[in-house]
Amino acid sequence: MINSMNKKVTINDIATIANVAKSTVSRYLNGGSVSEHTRLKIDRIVAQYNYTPNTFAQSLKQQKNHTIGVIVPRLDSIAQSDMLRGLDDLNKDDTFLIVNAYQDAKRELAAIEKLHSQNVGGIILLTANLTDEIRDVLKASPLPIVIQGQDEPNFHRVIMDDLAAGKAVGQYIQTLAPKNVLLLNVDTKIDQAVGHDRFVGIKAALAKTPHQEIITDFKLDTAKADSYQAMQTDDFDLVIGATDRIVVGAMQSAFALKQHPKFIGFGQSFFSETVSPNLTSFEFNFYETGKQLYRLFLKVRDDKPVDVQRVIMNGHLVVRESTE
Amino acid sequence: MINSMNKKVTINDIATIANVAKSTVSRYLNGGSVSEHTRLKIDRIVAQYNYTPNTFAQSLKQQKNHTIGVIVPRLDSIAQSDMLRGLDDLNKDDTFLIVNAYQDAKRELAAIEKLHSQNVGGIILLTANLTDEIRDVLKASPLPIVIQGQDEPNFHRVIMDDLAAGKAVGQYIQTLAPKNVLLLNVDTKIDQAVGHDRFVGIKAALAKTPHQEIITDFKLDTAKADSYQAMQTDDFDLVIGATDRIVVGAMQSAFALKQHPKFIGFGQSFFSETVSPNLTSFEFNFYETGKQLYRLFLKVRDDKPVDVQRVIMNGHLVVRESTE
DNA sequence: GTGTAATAAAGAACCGGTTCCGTAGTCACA
DNA sequence: TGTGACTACGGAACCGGTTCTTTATTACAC
Repeated sequence: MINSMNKKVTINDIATIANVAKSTVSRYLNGGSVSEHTRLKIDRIVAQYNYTPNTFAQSLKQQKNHTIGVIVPRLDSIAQSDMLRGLDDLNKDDTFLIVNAYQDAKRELAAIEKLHSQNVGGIILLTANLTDEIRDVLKASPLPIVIQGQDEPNFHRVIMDDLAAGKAVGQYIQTLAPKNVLLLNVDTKIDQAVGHDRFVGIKAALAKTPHQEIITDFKLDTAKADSYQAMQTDDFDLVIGATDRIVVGAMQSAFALKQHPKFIGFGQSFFSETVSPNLTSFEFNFYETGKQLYRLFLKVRDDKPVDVQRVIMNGHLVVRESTE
Repeated sequence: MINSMNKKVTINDIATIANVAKSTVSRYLNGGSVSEHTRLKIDRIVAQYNYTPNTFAQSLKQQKNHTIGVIVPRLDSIAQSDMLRGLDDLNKDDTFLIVNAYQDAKRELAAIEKLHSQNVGGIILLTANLTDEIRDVLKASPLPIVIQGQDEPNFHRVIMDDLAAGKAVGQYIQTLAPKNVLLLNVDTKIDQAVGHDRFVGIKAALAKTPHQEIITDFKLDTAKADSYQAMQTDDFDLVIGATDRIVVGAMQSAFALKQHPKFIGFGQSFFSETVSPNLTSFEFNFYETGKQLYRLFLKVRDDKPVDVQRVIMNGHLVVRESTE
């Protein structure tokens, strides 16, 4: 419940009313030695006035705080929101300060600096790529930091096993025995894990199969335009995209051209089931990834491990209508 | 830039190094009267040590703070993330503490109470429905509060003009001259604005047209199952859903049954363009809504208006493939 | 009955800022 | 030269907590 008074009641008020020193109230709050009698008395008064300690004063005195800055590349993505839910569900005492970087390195850098000036107690960075500048700033930071999204040496991190994912997709491709494959990839400079790692196993599997690779980006419209061009000049019976979103763009191009290849994507279970045909996709468990991120963060913050921590998450291929 | 030292430098350190009183440094920081000479001196030292004031100490002393709690019903929605972007883009001095309520009234209530105990400077509540308990807590709060999503009397709010939206859709329906219409609605107890207001104009337009209304919920799977049942027993040439998500569920049922009615939805431009056929939908500008929310919040916080503020946002119908 | 330890509580210092108050110095004007 | 206004700045108090030190009280053992 919330006090309806306009002025916040402080520890001093409680102490005065209870006729004790404020240090006694503080001990009461933090489990120090307090007699049964005063404990009950303070109990009553605290309940009556709905007293809650001022977190600013606490953080100021204790020189630490329980606000963790979480920088996400975007919010309108199931992957991200699942990770955030994982964080939430494991959380007890911390507060997450979520900052959207809008997939922009400049904003990401600004966010990191702002979080520092806001005296957060640590940072969890979900990111697609780290610029040198960001790397430097993170290295200089005294805060506990964990990252997700890229396999950055020297940083505590949780990563997806994109190599294994590509391998699994590669194996599955062979059961489909395609004649001509279109690969829709992204620039490795934009995202190394996605652009390179995911495609290693796929390209290995396609060694003896005709295929064409084009570099597009993460946006639906770009993927649509780029794939349209490729499909106009060539016929494909299988399209593999670096993300589900990219594949959805390609689907629209294909249908516009009255073509009906098979499709395979990577990523968010969300898209997979809203498009028709439902999309065959290699899926990662981002919810569990969020939990692992939080566990790793706590370990880094509380145990201060000497060597760099690295947690690997894996996923599995879900076959749906688009490859039937 | 961030200081690489492990200990934070304080205003006292700066004052000592600069050989002035800390009150002088404070005045320097806040634009009080400081001579050119000392200004330059402190400038140099602040830059050298990367000093940033401790926000906890500031908030403690100033008895106010620039953290605004934002409670959202869900994060994996374009509407929500667009609103958040609107908030972000207008923001200068504030920090948004985003809390996900996971469309659960209990968590929403808990979030409101937690934000209070964290001493936020105000609350922006995006919500689908207010329980009596939440209403009471909000009324008792001394904080500036604005809400979005429901037309709640007695609260400062930004709302969507769902009545006008339904009217516009109603007019459009008549140009389609449908024979049998399926309406997929939600319980007005779950969402009054969506469940009732959006359908007033639609039902008026269908006064002389055969139609069936079923109550489903906001989830894709539920909508899919509910619409499947209806479509099995009856043939529809137009399906109107309370949200785009609901319509996507219905699309999947229709295609599974080899039916190809026209579809109209409400809401997020996201879905509309990822599904095929692209969805005709009444769209609201959530980005602009976010901006209006923030403006309204500032007005409420800073000007403390006596009478309840109410801002109405409107949108427009976007015709796409699904009604061609 | 006295010495000692344990417990309960008070009091003061401190965290890092902002702000109020007082004062010294400068300048202008009568 | 004296008065008033203004600027620059130092010192102290304060915000609301936590924590360390000190003191009072009680209990227990010898």
